[in-house]
Amino acid sequence: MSDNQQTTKNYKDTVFLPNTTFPMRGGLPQKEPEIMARWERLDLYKKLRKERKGREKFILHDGPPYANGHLHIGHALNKILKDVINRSQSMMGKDANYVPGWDCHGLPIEWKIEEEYREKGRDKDEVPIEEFRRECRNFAAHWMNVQSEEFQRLGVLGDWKDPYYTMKFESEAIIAAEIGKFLMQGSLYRGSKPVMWSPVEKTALAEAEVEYNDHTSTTIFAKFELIECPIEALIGNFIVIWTTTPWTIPGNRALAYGKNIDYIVVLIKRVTDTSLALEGQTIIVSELLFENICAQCGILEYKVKNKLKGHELKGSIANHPMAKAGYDHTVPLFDGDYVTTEQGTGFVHIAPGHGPEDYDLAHIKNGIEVPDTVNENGVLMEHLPVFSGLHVLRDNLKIAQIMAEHDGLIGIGKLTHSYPHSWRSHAPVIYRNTAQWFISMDTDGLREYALSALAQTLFYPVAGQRRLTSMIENRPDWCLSRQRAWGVPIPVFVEKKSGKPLKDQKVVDRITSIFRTEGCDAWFTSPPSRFLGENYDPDSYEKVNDIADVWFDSGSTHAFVLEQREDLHSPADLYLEGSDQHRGWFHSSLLESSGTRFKAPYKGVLTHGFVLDEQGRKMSKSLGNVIQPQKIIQQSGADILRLWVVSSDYYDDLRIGTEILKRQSDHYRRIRNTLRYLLGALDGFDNLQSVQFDKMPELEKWVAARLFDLDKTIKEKANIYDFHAVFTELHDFCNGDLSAFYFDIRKDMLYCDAIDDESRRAALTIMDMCFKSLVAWIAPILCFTADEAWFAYTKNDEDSIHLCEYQKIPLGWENSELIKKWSKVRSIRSEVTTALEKARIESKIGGSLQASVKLSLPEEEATHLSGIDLPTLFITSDAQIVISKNSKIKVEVNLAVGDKCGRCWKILPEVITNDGICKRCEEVVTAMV
RNA sequence: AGGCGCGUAGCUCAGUUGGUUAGAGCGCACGACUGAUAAUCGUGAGGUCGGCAGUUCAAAUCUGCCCGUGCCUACCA
Repeated sequence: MSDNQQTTKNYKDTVFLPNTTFPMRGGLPQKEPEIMARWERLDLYKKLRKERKGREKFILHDGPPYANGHLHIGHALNKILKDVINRSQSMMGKDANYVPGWDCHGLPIEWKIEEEYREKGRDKDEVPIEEFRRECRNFAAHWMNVQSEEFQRLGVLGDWKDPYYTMKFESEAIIAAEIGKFLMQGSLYRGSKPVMWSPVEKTALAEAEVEYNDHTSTTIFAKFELIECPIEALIGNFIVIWTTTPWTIPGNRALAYGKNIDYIVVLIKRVTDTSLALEGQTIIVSELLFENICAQCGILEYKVKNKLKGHELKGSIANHPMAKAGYDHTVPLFDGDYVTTEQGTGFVHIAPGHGPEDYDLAHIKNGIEVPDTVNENGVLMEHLPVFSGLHVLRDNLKIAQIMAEHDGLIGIGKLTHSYPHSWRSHAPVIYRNTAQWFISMDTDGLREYALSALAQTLFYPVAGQRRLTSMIENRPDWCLSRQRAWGVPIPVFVEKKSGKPLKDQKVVDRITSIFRTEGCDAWFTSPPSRFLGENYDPDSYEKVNDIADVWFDSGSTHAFVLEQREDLHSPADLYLEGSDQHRGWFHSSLLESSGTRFKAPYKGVLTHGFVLDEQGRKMSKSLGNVIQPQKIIQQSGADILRLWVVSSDYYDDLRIGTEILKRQSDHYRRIRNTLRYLLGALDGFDNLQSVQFDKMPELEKWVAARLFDLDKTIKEKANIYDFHAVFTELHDFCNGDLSAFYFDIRKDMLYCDAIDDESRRAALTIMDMCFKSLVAWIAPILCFTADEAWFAYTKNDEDSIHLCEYQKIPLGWENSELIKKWSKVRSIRSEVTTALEKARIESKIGGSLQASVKLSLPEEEATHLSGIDLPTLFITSDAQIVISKNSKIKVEVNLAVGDKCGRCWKILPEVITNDGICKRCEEVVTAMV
């Protein structure tokens, strides 16, 4: 026994074991920054540009993230996916130039600055606009830098030294010029629209600046006398509405009914002493709500005269409740599909200036003019009869009483309900009709252009096309203006006399060129005469002080990035963002480009889902399930995060959590160890001669055929951005084909055959190709690890795998017959391993080399094994075949006969008479001395 | 509430035009090896394919309803 051990030890030095500097464990959190530093030193991005110069370009245009905070996991997903795509396109030989960008203007940054002011006790309105804008600019610049670092730490390769951003002077100039195009072609127009308005701050508010608190409103039941109706008997009866905002009555221009709602026509017979309802009058209200109305309006006795469905009122016209007091316009009735019978009367009064739905139904759908009734202080305007000077928040009871005096009501009440308030002052807000600038969807055919552009765009996944299309089909005109400070101004002058915007390309050009050198601050700091030039009198023109919707900024990136940079082109090959951007960037970019260039700025659109936690819940601070990418990078490394991206179905929502990340680390180790084994085996291969393909053993040819197929599949999948499939293929190849099969079988040959034996060299030749192929295939995904492995292989500090392309696999390696054959071989092999396991459980054998197998199998199965060395295939010491008539394969396992070779550990009869070593090993060892 | 999606083993995913006992990898359990060793190899156990109903000789796959969930709108007189 001790003899044997000593012998074994002696032979160990004669075995060619794998040897490599590439460690088993990645230590990614430490290693990755080192690799980044090398990329930096090599100037990898520039070097790659030089390397790919003149090649076909692939342009994935970066959707700009908003520069106001650290990255979250969604950013990481987005940028990693972009990087994987860019790197894979580069590996396929294209010049995939990636220019990252940032969105800098807009409300959230304004808020932050305002917040800082509040902390210092300063009033925003007293700060000069240029100072305020300067602080916004500094804020955005700060976060751009932070995010840039964080993105680069993810391994994202791009032009980080010269990115684009919307607040760059040149960008601002071109954004203004783009607005100028809409102005010149006539689709930019001034209209009006109800927006959230705070009478206290005298300013428009964004949706996010509004909070909902309880508020007690005076409610009224107002009556509208029918003067025209398809059911003639109803003329002279009263439609009753209920509202919580009596101040909107002067702005009433229509009524809405629900076409399927059941209404009743009721004669009022007796009422309470205090009731405002009049005995003998006939009202029309919802049948369902009538009881409630009686209670609130003091109706004691009544008679139902008739019943009808809402649609029977189609085409009716009523008088305003204050018709006799000067409100003598007619009030048409429309079908409002949003009318419900949850509360009120089943009729809704429509004031197009004071609610989005009202605006939509009356103005958009039915062309009713929107009246101006409320000024910026929340006071009803001078031109209004009776109500002029009353305040919309304070005087509602007074308004109700006046209406009651004019016999316009049947009841007054009170209601406490959730109501929007200003985030800043906590005062109630109202919807107020405000002048706004719009881009028309239809006057210049914008909708048509956009829709036909969409039809020609490739979507990944295809569902995105329908989603965007239906949005474009249904959307109203683009409201371009914001009553804000931090953004690109709408660079328009309005002629005071005519109220029309000034359309002069020379003025637009002047504005653009000033913005280009000074930024668009100039709009706010320079006298109008500078822009107007000599042909226009500044006193006759009003300068528009609104800024543009920031979606217009980012929607114009194709104009100031893709078209401007020599190293890019438009349209981009791909836009890639989260699925929320159907409403956002995909949408605004499409409209901007369709309006000015009559085509989409992209050939393809890829959307990914949102990142959820391990249970599929959305991440939120309150749930405490937010996972920060920085933390994952610290603990596991960016390559693990990158692996997570490609092992998920990113078209759908993705989940992340501890178990999921643990699985990624498992997958990572498997791929890393495969590379490590290849590197170890290839140690010293550069001193050996490689072997011609046709001289290789069949098993090596099979590996070659697998490489060929894999190469084809990976390129196909990469071209349709299906990296989940790429990853699966790669993992299965490393796992199933190499580690569990090919490597396992070839260990004996690699370790024990003569170092320069032809078969051994053939194996190494193919393993060399495996390594070079694999490392390139994984490079777009595991960008750090691939480069680390590449360095361990080349020992060249000046090189990077990211400068390479995918290995060219010789056409002659394709062999589908061989693939088919070896799939059969492997299923027979699996029968053997199962039988070996059974013998192991019975303690017949331990390692498979202790076994000798005899398999009986039908002739046609046996033919698959012809020419294959069976003990090698099964990793046993002996194996024989017996042809049987039974269609089932039978495997008999016995102990191999002979002694164990001290070097190769096979059990062979020859070892007994050969001094503890087999003949092959003896020859090899002898030759070594 | 509406529009667009999603729901297959503990986890990540395959499942072509409906067609045998629903697949893979990981994890897990058990075992082997100790010459890929904080590795490697083998074997095995895991699923009423979200639920219910229907169409059909046959449904994870088609239809309807419901439940859960995500994105985008709308949350109102």
